[in-house]
Amino acid sequence: MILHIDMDAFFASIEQAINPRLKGKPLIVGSRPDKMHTVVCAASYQAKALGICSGMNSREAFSICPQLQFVTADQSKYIWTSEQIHDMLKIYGFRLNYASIDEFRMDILNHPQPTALAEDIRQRIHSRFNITASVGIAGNCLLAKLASKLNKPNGIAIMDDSNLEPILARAPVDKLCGIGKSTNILLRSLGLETCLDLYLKSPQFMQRHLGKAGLNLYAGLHSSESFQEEPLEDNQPKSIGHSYTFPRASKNPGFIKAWIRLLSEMVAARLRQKSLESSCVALWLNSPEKGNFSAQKTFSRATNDGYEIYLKTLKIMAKMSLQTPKIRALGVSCQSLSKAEYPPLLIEEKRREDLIQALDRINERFGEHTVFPAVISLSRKMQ
DNA sequence: TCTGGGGTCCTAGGACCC
DNA sequence: TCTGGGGTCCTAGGACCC
Repeated sequence: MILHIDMDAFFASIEQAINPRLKGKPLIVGSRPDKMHTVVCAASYQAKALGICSGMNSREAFSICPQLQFVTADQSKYIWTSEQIHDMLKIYGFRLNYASIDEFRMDILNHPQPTALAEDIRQRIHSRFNITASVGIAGNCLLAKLASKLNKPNGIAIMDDSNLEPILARAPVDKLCGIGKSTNILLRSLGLETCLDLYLKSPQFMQRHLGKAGLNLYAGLHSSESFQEEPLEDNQPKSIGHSYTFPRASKNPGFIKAWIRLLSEMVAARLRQKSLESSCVALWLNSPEKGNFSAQKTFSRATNDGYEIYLKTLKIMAKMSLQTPKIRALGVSCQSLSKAEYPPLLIEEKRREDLIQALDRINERFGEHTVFPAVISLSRKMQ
């Protein structure tokens, strides 16, 4: 038996729990501080009742409800809460995993009273953090996750042999985790509309039409296997990146380069925070004419120096041979991450490292961007 | 449809090695 | 350039998730 625990409107609920003034009001959490040029990261249930949902752009949300409360997302707050919840759930002594920042799964083996256990968990989360959670209970992870959505918010749903097929028959295929827009279109073209339609198909059918993803879905629906527990500390990211969308497309090379430098420095600072370095740098661009395109390059030497990462992205950009250098959005991402453990060999490298460490300490103590490469200031002035 | 920003995993072709 | 076969790594793009 797997319990899937999913926080209700997580970011918005945390903001309401912290600030009583926001309690009971329609509220959205936006990814950027500019409240008219961002999208909804999370909407409180009072906002959802008006038809506002995450993913919607904020301008539209405000046109539905001009009195909407707005808060800028603060990831560190949500990560902290998430870790606290994780620690609290560990006390139950079952195998436990992070599914995402606001979802956890727990293997409760053959616990005699899963519903009572789920209720106890929900109450503890509520009394400690003043936010609500929904819990799904089923024979495997995929079904438990589906179940957690059935009685949202603030509810419990259990799926077992007695009700599995009727529940699946009522759930559209795209409710299933792993089925997005494209797969949904494909499945519907094959005449499959409900999760039950999919559930009754053979593994051969799934592989033929969906490849490996199909086999994974089949296994997810039918297996009763548990999951591997991954301790929080082992949770090393596979990539670290930052991106930015301009208010309008720009073809000013100085401006674009300044932004690439800024994003490179931001990525590098996060690598250093985690004592990581990267040997593969990727640059992603969006232009109105060409849409999304990206390129990446692997380098023999790993680094977490923002300037080096910046120079690498410039090399990548030079190779892209941009016909239309009008850029709407761009992103820098580092992959092939490894622990930074070798001290520099050369004196110049040692001095460079000392400099970077000194800058990191200043920015840590006096706030982000207290000192930064001068060229970055161009990213604010020019368009 | 895009709107923003943070990620993961998969695929298919190419380069390269023995 | 193709001849044969096996394997790894790299790369660009797509799908999906929160």
